[in-house]
Amino acid sequence: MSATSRTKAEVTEVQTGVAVQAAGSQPSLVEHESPVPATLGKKGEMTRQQILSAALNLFRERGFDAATMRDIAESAGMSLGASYYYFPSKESIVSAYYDYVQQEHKVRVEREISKAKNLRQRLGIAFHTKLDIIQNDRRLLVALFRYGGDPHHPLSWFGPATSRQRELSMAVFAHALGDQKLPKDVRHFAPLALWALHMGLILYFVNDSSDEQRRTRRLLDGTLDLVTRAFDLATAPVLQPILRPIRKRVTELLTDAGLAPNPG
Amino acid sequence: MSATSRTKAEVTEVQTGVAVQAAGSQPSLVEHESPVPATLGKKGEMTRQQILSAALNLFRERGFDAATMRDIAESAGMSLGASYYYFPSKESIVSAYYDYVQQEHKVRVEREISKAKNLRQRLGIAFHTKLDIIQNDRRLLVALFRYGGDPHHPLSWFGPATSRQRELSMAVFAHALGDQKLPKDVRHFAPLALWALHMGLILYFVNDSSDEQRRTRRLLDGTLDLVTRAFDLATAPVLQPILRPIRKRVTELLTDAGLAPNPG
DNA sequence: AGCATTATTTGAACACGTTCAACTAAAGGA
DNA sequence: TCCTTTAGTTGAACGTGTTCAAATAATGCT
Repeated sequence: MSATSRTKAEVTEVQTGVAVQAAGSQPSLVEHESPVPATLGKKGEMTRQQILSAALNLFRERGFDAATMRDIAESAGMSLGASYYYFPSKESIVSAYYDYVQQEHKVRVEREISKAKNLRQRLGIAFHTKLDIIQNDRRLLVALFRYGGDPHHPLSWFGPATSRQRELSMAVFAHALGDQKLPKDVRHFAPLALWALHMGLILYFVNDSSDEQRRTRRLLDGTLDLVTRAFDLATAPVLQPILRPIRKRVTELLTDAGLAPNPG
Repeated sequence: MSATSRTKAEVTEVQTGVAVQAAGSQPSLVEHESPVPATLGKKGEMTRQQILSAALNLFRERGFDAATMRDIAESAGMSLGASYYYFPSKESIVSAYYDYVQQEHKVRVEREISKAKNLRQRLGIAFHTKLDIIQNDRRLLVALFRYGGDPHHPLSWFGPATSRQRELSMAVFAHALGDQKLPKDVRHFAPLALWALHMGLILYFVNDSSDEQRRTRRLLDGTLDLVTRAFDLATAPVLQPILRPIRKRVTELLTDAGLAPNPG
């Protein structure tokens, strides 16, 4: 019990896909429940950026593991201990990078989405833009997947520290869905499903050594074709007698499993 | 570059779901490419078991991270360095445990499967048995998920060190499918799909804090109902005009992505 | 200006997983 | 029995992420 002394927020483990903090605790704006003062002065913010920038460069050069905190601190022009004043852990640097990715994703999709003429193209923009942003950063994304399966780790996929990111990401996909006519339950779960798909795709992406990860792009395009077709089938009247009870059962299952997105 | 100095087997990264070693290199029987002598004497094997047993107890008590190699060595009655004579790394202990899990899974499923009267029950046995085996070991399973996303780690989900386990597991699911009448392409991909499903389920299982993980069991049963129904639909003649082209496209996609299982 | 408080920085330390040269014990052959 | 080879063990060391009491710098108050 050395590394993880985070403040316990009493989170029921798998209760909700979008993890909930216990009643009474405010949803904090502070990143990663860090011991760092919530507000950093202008100078402090610059130092933070310096560390972030130095770290990302080193991560890209050598990979997440080979770039040590001592390297990062030196490259940012400070002592090892000082860097921990700005980031509570090495992974939290990657997490801060991923915050940027999310924001950039949102901005770019909102800017580009109007060019799309149909659902297929909107989904294409949503997914490809994400890959565009992280294209050169495969070597540091491994850190995001590392602790996903560990329910007691602050960066768990199910944990509260990542719920904000998850919700932001799902919002982008919901936006990409637009006003597409869809059954209510499908519409409700689609952002979560698309988010899960995009996580799987990033996992493939990280492992893809093909030239500029073209293989991932092909897989993505093919998958989106199928997804679009599936959305079409989901609304085809002929299939409703078959599909409706299935959808109902799926909804029940996911809800009981606590995987249903929060209302709103 | 301290911990991971493993012999590079020149593995093309995402080429094949079941990762292939480069031509010329023999598929080694030695576990985890360890520096340990391939054959351990009778006494050596006992020492190994002692370490494994001590480690598992500590993992279950305190969790994977909190149980240190020093604790394990001491609990097994030897010096720290000695334990590294039998296991090349801490994770490799968990990996050895997982080898046992696989074997036990195979044995139990082969023993129980004849009691099943239909596909649904066969799948139920295959999945529930797996959960039965790992029921008390959620705290150490996190180690299995930790390095899944890292293509350069020996325990990567896509790496060669885990391919044997993956194939064994898929074989169990293939066995559970039995002689069920299925379209050829469905039959080809079904074991992989079931394996992936079971991995996702274990991930949920590890995070499930409900009493005796009943929530996971419910989710599993509901999912298997749907899977069985899906298999039925896959063979329904009426739907073939719709489903066949979709299946064809999916097969192409997965094959191009290198995710198709090896023939055989 | 002087003081008190807060923000930042430092360097040493800790516990961890892992490595390794040196050591001891065992086995096998003459 | 003695020597050689192999099997097994040791304890110290390394580099890592992280912590922390103490030191310093900046800020704000009167």
